[in-house]
Amino acid sequence: MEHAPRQNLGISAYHWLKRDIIRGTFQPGQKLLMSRLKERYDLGIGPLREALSQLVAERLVVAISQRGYRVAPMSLAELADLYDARAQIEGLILRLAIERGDDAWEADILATAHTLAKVVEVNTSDELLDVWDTRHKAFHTAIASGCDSPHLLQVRQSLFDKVERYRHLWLRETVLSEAALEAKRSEHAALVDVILRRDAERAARMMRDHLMTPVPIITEVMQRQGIA
Amino acid sequence: MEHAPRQNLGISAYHWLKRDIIRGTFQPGQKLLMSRLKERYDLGIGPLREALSQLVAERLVVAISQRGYRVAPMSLAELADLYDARAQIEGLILRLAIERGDDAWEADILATAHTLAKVVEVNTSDELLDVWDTRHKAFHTAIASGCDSPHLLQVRQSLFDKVERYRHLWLRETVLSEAALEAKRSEHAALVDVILRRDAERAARMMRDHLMTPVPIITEVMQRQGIA
DNA sequence: AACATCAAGAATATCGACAAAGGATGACAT
DNA sequence: ATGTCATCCTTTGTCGATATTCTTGATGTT
Repeated sequence: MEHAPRQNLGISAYHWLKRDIIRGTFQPGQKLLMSRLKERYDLGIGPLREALSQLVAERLVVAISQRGYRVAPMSLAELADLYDARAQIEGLILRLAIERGDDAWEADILATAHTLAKVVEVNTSDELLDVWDTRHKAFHTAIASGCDSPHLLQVRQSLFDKVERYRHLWLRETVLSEAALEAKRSEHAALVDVILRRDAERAARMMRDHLMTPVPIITEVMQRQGIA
Repeated sequence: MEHAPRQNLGISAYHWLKRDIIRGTFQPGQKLLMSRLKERYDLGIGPLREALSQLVAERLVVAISQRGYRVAPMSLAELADLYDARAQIEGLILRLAIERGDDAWEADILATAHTLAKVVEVNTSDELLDVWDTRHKAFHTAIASGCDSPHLLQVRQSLFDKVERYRHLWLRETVLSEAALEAKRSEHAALVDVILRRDAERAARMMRDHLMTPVPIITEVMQRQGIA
């Protein structure tokens, strides 16, 4: 049997830390004690520093010389700018995708849209959220991939990583009602329709609006939790 | 007197390494021997790994597990995609800047455009290139900053960092003739003109074209040097 | 004779532990 | 109550052991 390509501990530590920061296990602004991390992940200091350095480059962690590492703070200002930037980038990518996408691209959009729309058999709420979120991501990724530019997709991904902390806040606080789900469903259907009609300008505007809808809700959640 | 905030060795190593990679001191694809780096920068392994991790996150260095680090390879495919992505992003940012920029923004554009246009008193060729390049960057940064979005500007910066290796190739190979300089000057003047007239669509198109002009030249240089 | 395969040795990356330097917190004195 | 000092904790840099990988040379096969 072929061994998994045994990635080194630094990479693993990076993924675990990133996951825990995004899921809110470590609070924004919290100090990341080496001793705590060491016992939590059962690792040496070397791999941890390596992982933290990468997260600093991604702006998920901030480093202060001689004073260690802290989780990057969250703020309403960052929320607003981040979502705005992401909406603009997604709009740009969509415009290019409509310009450049081929038949396989269209087929992929229809396929992922279909599986996303089929999320109705609600079991537990948690499981619903997980499934819905996964398929939602796949749907949007399918749309974006039509732009056919690795670097633009990479930019998109990096913004998405930064957004995920805020999105997570939203997903955890929001119970997706049947009504809300239906509203999203129709938004997505309209989006698919406009995209397949290759109406770039209108599609980009719809995408931007679609992506900005969570902002007021997240703002409210943050103010309630005093993260302001 | 205030002390310089004595940054740790990892940060310093990061800057030195980045500079040497961008300037081509380390060839694309070249293996980065720890022993070589150790003696070159007179540092231990810890800080070096820290710096390399950050460069991996920026995609300027690639890490292969258990097989060390290599300088990220350069290719014609990456050149094309990178410049395309950058041109699209700059176009987007410019459109937003025209929408959102205020009087101070306009003033800053005029100021930096003026200092850039004044680069005529040619001394040594190297010095000319340095001065021109610095002012050129300042000019474009002034334009972009009008979008008023830290995250978009950060995306722009990260793409620029990746582009710099290719740009450096261009700047080193190209002797800026008086004719070429004059051509650039008129392009910039036209750009400023359209921006101040707030013609977003036309300005974005001009900016994209302006940024794509070096691509054929760089392509030729790379083919000649066999980096293809 | 040339090429592929394999094995042994050397080099290198990777990890954990140890020592030094710099801040932060708390107590004590004024 | 405030300023100063001492102690503790944390970060930071280097060193040494271990496991993995690359290279080189020899052997067998075509």
